[in-house]
Amino acid sequence: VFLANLLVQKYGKCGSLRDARQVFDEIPRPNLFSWSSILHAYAASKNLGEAKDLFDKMPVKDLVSSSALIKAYAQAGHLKDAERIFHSLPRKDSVACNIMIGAYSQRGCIDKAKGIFDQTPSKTVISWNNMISAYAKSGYLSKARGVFDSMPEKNVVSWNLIFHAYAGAGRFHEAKGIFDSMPDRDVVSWTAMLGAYAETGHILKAKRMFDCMDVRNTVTWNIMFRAYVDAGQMDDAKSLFDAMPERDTVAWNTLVAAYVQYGRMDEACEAFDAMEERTVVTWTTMIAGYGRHRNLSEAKRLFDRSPEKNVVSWNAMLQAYVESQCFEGAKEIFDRMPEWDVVSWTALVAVYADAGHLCRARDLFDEMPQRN
RNA sequence: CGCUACGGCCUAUCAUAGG
Repeated sequence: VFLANLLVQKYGKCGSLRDARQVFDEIPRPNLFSWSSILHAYAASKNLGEAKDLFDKMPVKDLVSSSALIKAYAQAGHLKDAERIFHSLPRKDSVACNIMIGAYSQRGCIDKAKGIFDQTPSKTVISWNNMISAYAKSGYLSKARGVFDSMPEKNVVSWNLIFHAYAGAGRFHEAKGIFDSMPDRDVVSWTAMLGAYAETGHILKAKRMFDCMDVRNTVTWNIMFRAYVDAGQMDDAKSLFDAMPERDTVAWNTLVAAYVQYGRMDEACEAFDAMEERTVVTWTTMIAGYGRHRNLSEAKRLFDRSPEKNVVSWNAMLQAYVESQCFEGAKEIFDRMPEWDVVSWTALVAVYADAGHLCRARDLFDEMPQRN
């Protein structure tokens, strides 16, 4: 059984859900490990419905499988369902609590996150790390720092988190100081420091750091690539892209976005066509690119062809109509969207405001569910 | 209750309006 479980996990990790499921179905007497492995595979692939069905079919549900489902709900933004399962747990361990802390902090519910943290039994370094991350995400830098300073033990992730909190807040020098005083650094630490140099326009320092790193991963390469793009050094960027040992979709998406940004739509297309795997980000980049260049028909064609849509891609399509002054089309898209965020609403308010329909703009503004 | 092979949690990079 445990060999089969290993197979299920391996297939799950590389996204071959079908194979994972087949192996699972052939296990005569699946144990808890088998169940949570297949459940985790579904949850990780955002197959929420299947995950839920499997969970309901489980003869015995333990903390591990429940936590996997809580995580899946939380990632899908179904905070209520996540909470329901969490609260129905007879016993909550630190992992389950950590997942809830992450879920709350993702939505900015910092007080609820803190509440769970305070109730977490036998906290681990990950529990404290989660709180650093929660405070940092909500912009409470000094609170994050307070957690960092008071935690009983730190690991390299703790250091990376506090580094990122300072760097993200624009406190470059303090971040650099933190980097210099790290007891250990891993590839994430180095890459984050590289990213901080890139962010602040220190391309040469970034490149020097890149060259002397002994371990690089795709993120490292992607950040260096992006740094060249942002500096307008497209030739260097392209050489670096070509030199990458492997190119993931983020690398390709960055390349497409770079061409779009510099108005080189034909090359953007070429890169788009050369990709073997595209994500919703890829499609959105192209749609937005055509939108910006007033090529409404191409934008629309890609949008209709795109296999997956989210609120960002809908917004890009909406904006494409706006750019082309096609306000009826924009309104129609807005009405067809399955969900809206502040960006969608703002775009529509701006349409009416620009057209001089101030009353209509004001009405919409009052109707907005959230504002920023 | 603890131990025992396989399962769950934290950090860095990409897209949409405004700023």
